[in-house]
Amino acid sequence: MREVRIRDTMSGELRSLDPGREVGIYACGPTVYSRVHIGNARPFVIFSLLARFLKSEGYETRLAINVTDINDKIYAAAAEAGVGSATLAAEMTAAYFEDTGRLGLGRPDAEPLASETIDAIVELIATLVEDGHAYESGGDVYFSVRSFDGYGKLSHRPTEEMEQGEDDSGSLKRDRLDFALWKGRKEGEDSSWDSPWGPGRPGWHIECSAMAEAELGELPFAIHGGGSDLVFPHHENEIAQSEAARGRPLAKIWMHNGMIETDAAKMSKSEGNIFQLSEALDRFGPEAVVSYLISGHYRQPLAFGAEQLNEAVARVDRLRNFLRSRDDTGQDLERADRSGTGADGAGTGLAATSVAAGALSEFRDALADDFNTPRAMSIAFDLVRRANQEEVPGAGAALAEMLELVGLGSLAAAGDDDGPPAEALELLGQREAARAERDFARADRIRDRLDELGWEVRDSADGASLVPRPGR
RNA sequence: GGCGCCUUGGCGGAGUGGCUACGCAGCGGCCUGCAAAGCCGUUUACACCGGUUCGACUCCGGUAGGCGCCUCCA
Repeated sequence: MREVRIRDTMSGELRSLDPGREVGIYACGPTVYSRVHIGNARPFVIFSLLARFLKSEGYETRLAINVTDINDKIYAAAAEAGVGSATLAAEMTAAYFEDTGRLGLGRPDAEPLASETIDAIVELIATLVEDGHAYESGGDVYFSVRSFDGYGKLSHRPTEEMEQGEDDSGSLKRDRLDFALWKGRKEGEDSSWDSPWGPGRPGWHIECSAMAEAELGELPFAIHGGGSDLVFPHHENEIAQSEAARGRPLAKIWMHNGMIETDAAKMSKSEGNIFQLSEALDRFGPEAVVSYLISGHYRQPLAFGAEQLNEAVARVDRLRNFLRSRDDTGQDLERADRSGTGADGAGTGLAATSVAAGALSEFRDALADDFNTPRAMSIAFDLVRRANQEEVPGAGAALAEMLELVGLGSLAAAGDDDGPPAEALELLGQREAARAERDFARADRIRDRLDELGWEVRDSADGASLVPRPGR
């Protein structure tokens, strides 16, 4: 088990995970008022892979990524579309599950919905009201920001400078800093839940506080994450609510991913410069999308464009080509190492063994160091180049294990898909015959025919073979 | 205006006080019947100006430019 360190937004420092305790991770998922875009996929991928890595290191890990399915935007979008808000939310939630599912990373351990956490939300608000941290006003309930000393400690901004603009009905608030915990039902809203303050619905921030403790248990849990655009006010407000109510910190580490940018501007629905996840998956495939999303450090902004996705496709092809050339990808590394030992005389095996194992170890070290996926991938590519230069026992097994850790394990499983059909194999045999007769014109015609069928011919010292043509 | 972050070779993108990141693209070569795959080489990368240092792309200060949040946003 490695020591895993993560940069904490609140302190700005690297913080180590406690190996003795369960690592609870809560990451803010999307508000489901439209189909998710590439930017929404980034935290899903980062936190899914982080949880996967931690589990592989032996940390007992539980990842919760919520769905916010009650929100002003949902009411607005539903009204515009002429459908019920619950219907729209359910549709978009299903689409979110489908789109992120296609990434091939599995599901988080928990994916709570705000609409299914109402009881816990009401209980949490009631506690805040009882303790004097919140007050009812005209059917709404507001959090009293000045009742909480630590306000602003996450986003590092002085309270005097801020304003909560989310609710512009202003008059109901005692202080402009206050924000809504509960919103009384308003004209035109087609859903509401009962509460001690009358029918209404949760405000934007409270659902995360409630879902996080419901899923991860006693506070503080290890990591709270999400996009950097949530630092203020969303996460600041979560901290205020949870810590005021429970008297304990909400999370030990605050971990934020940078924004995806197009033309150096953040991709966002309001900017209109979005690229939907489903379209990216359609055009470039899940491996390329994942490869793209881990190509930069999670904390930094990441440039987006067709060129970047095409590069990701090329990277993935390189890895796949390499794995196809290996016959040890299905083995575990130790066995692959042993089989390499003594392949050509004693002595050389041991040193060679340490190359693959060493690379895997360095790969894991990079992930343990603030989840540095680009550095990890550079180690993977180093191994690929080296093993293409010379015999490196266990390289295929080591690379397969690396890729599995970052959600690209399917590249090593390529052998599982259907091989070339009989027709293609027949053509390949004909081409070999033509080449033997040095009738290269005919051989090339057959190669073109195979290309049309979607198969690429690769000649090697061991004879010709077929691989699926890229982009097929 | 406030808070925070950033500026690396054609592009994307890591990192370090002194040693080739890595990937993609281009060019040249090797291999190949020709390709593909792969390998090698390649255009002296670190915004600018000062400072600290034996030595800075890496630390400090300033200048210029950019981004994020401060309103819904992953």
